Amino acid sequence: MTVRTRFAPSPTGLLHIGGARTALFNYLFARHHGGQFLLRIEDTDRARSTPEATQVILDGLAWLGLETDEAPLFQSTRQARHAEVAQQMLAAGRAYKCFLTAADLEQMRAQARAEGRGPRIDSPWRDRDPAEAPPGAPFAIRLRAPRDGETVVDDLVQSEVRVANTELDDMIILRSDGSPTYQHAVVVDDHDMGITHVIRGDDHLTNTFRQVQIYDAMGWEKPRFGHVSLIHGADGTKLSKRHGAQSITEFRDMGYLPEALCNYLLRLGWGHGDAEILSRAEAVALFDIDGVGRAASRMDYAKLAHVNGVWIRAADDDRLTREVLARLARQPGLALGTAAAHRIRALLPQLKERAKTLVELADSAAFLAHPLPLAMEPKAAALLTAENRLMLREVAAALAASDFSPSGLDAALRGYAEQTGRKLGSVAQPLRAALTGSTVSPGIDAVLVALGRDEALGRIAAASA
RNA sequence: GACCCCUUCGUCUAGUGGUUAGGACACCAGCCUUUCACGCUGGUAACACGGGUUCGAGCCCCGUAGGGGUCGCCA
Repeated sequence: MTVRTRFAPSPTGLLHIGGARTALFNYLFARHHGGQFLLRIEDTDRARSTPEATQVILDGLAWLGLETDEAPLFQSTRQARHAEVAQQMLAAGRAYKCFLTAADLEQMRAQARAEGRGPRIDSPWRDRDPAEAPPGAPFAIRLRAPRDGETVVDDLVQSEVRVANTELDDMIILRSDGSPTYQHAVVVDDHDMGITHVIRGDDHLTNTFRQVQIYDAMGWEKPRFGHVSLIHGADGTKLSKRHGAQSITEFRDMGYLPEALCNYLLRLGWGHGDAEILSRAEAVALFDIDGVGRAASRMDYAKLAHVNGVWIRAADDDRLTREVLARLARQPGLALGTAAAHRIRALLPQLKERAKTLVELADSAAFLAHPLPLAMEPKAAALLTAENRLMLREVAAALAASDFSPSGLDAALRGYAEQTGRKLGSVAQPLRAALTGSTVSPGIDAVLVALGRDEALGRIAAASA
């Protein structure tokens, strides 16, 4: 049996972090077992589904590198099939026409509430002859659910879960307008798509009981289910717009690398010994459903930042340079020519050691593209005292005499410090201020090399004038 | 409210009857050092609570508490 999994979001909102993890787990599970990963867009709610949300899902999955093995299936295209199956169940006596109106239902629920009962609906039409209904009256189709016994789900994550059938009422599978309900459409589509493993959020666990009843009514083989616990916000409460970054595209904008986000998400709810940093290939090799935990987990942005830093350091320098240039291009006041691009590329190996996000990386590289005169941070400006400006003119002379190689510059700097009886730091910090406008940067030798002789000496001259 | 699920350091987790309860992030201290990072070394810190079962329980059972989810002709 070939494993086939699917990710089935509804395009009524954004692709958030929980959905991304669900997609990742489905992808990894399928790949690990040599199977296929599919996408189904659950757009049956025409009123709330938007093409924009569909695009966000597609873009988000592509960015995360979760490619599917078949073209996405749009659930709205399958209405006829959903109705067909409902009719089959009707014909087989596993479902019945219910002529209760919305008003009837509301009244029944109100009464149940008043009597302190649950909102369970027991339709009288389960046992009534449809011929008794007014001719032409609209009806919904309800599942004729078993009244005795219990429904059991042997969940891959939560283990065996069972509920008494008396707790489950006869749910509607086809609305009076002929459209399928979610529970019904999901089952029909998963069956027709040949889905073998349904890995989804914990919020669907109790839905599964109802879905299992549909599989049984049709005599269909059931897929295995695996319900993954939800992700909560950093404060432990349910994820919501209040937690800031909701959409996966926002994480991209905040400067996270897709491989880092995947790595972080993988470790949120899944563990394998002491493994922490995992490439996609390693994740595919190691991931399995038995490593998924049962408890809900919280977003930890500090850890995400750390993981992102690890992946930035491991990332290709040319790729990072492109990312930095793209971000810098949106900032005003920069001289972003080929010279600046070359400087950034030259210093990138040092810069990426110090960044946890691409935003930080771009910020730390911006000074390389600043035109003269350099804007000075207050702390940097404070270092450029009259005395230090005098010193910088001497330092410039010493540097100019060097070959401008890292070792040559280092030797020139140390030599100057030694000759003048200064500590290296008292020379380097004012120099750093003159070169970068900041008190923080990569090693001063690397900065000098990246800037190049002319630009470096020009900056020192401008700052020490 | 009913039903279902969950509960190991602050956070993510390892642990499947006998462990000094391990790792990672964060935090603290130190080293490295030309700033900031990176890196390295060390440290603080957890089995929700109460009963069982057992020679022995983080691991098994039952309660309690807390958290979450579901109860639509939404998905």
